[in-house]
Amino acid sequence: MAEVRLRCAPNPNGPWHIGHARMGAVIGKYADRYDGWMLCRFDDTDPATKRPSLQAYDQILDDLAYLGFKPDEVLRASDRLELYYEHARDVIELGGAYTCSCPAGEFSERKSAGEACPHRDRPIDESLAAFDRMVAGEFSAGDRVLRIRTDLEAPNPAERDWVAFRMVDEPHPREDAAADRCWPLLDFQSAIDDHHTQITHIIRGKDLQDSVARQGYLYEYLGWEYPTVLHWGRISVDEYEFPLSTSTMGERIEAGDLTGWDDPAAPTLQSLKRRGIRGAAVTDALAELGVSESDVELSMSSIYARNRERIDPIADRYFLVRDGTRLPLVGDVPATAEPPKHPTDEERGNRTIPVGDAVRIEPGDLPAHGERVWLKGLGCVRAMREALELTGDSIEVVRDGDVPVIHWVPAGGAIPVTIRMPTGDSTGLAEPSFAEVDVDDVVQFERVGFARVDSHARDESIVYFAHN
RNA sequence: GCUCCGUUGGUGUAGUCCGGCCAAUCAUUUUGGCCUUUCGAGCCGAAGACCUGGGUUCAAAUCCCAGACGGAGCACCA
Repeated sequence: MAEVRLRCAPNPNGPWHIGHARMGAVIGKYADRYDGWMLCRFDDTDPATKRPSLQAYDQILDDLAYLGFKPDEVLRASDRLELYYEHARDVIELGGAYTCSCPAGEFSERKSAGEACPHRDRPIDESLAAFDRMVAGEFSAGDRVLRIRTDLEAPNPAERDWVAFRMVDEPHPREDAAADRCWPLLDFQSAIDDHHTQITHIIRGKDLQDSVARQGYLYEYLGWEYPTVLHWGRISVDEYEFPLSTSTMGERIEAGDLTGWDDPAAPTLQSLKRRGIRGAAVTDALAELGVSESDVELSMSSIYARNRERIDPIADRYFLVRDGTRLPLVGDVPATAEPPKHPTDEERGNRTIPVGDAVRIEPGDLPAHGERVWLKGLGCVRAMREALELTGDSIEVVRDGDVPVIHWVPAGGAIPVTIRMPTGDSTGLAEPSFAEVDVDDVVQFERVGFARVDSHARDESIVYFAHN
C-alpha cells in the first residue's frame, strides 16, 4: 500500500487554540495510525490581512509537540514563491489563467451575472508579460491580479474565475520574503504545494470545501490528480467565554482582558499546558471528535476526564483550604498529622503537618454545634462553641457513615496560594509541606481539584487550576 | 439571492455506502450502591438518542421524496 502523506497547514498568525489543535491532533493521529508521513506547512502568504507573527512559527511547532507530534518536514510557503510563479506561467501558457485589472467589486458583479470581463480573452503573451511585471513588483495592491480561467457558468459562483495571485504592498514580516509583492492566494499555493509534497489525503475544515472545485480546474490544466479530501465541521468548546479566534484573543490580550496567550481563560494550548493538562489528553479528546462534517461542540470535561486518568496516578495530595475559618483545637492534640502523599501509591510516603493549636477548614465543611467531622490524617473532632475538640473516636465512626471526612490546614505555617482558574483568581492556604513541591508538578488538592504548581515565592505560591 | 453540506442520548461517537443479528456501540456526563481516613480514583448498577412528515419494503437509523433546523462558501483572508 502506498504511503499515507498528510499535511497540517496553519497560518502562523498566532499560537494555537483548541480549534487548531484539532487539525494537529487528527492529522497527527492519522499519520501515526497509518505509519504515514506528516508535513507542517506554514501558509504564510498574506502579509497584510492575516499577517504572520514571527514568533508563531516556533510556537506552533511547540504546540504540535505538546500534542505529541513532530512533523517529518516543515515548509514555509513564503520560501516557495518561485515555485508558484513557475507554475503560474505554465498555466497562463496553457490558456488557463489571465491577468486582470478589474476592480474587485466590478468583477464580482460580472461574476454573479456569469459574464466575462474584458481581460479574459486577452492574448497569452500579454498576460505573461503582465504577470512578470506583477512578480517584479511593478503594481500596487488592487491594480492587477492573476485569475484562473474556470467556467463562468458554473452553478456555484464560488468556482468562477478565482484569483490566484494579487499584489500586496505591505512587506512580509520574514526578512527573506520582505521584498516580494506578488503573492499567491491559498487555493493556488496550497494546490501547488499539495502536489509537490505528494500529499495523499487532505484533511481540513469545511470552510474550504469549495476549494476542491476551484483547485480542480488547476489540477486539470496541469494534468495532476487531486488528493483524497476530507472536511470537518465547525468546532466550538463549552466552558469558555472567549471564542476560538486568534485575532479576537490577540485583541483581548492587547486590551488587558487576558494576561497573555496562556491566560487560564484563553482556550489556547499554551493555557492548557500551563494548567498542567497533558497534551495527550487534548489529542485524544480531539481525535475522538473524528472528521464528521457536522458541527461539533467539544466538552472540556472530555479533555479533563482523559487528563485525570493520566495525572491521578502521579499527583501527590495536599490540603488546601479556601476562605478558611480559623478554629482552635482543644483536647488531646497530636503534634503532627501524617497523611499519605498518595492514597494508593504507598511508596511515596507521607507528608508531615505540624498541627499547632488551631486549624482552618472551609466554611462549607463547618460542622454544626455538637456534630463531628474527621480531619483527615488527624482525627475526629466535635464542634464546640468556637472550637473543635478532639474526641479520640476511632476511624470506625467514619466507616459507620455519620462522620464526614474533610481537609484542613494548620492555622500557623500554612502557605498562601493564589489559584488561577478560567473563571478568575481565587486564594487559599495550603499545608506547609506544599512549599517543597517542585514547580511544574501537578498536585491534587484533596476535595478541591488538580492544579499545576506555577511558582513559589516567599509570600505566596501560584498554582494553575486544571480541573476537579 | 446562488451553490454546497450536515442532522443518532446533555456532549462526542459507532452503525448509514451493501435495509434485517440495532428494543441502537463506546466514551463523557448525571446518578444509585460497594470500597476507601479525600475523591472527582477503583468495582458493580442505572438514566438518557435515530429532526419531522410521507413513500418503497415482509422488514428502514440505514433507501426515495418533501419539509424543518443548523452550518459553510460565493474575498485581491487563511
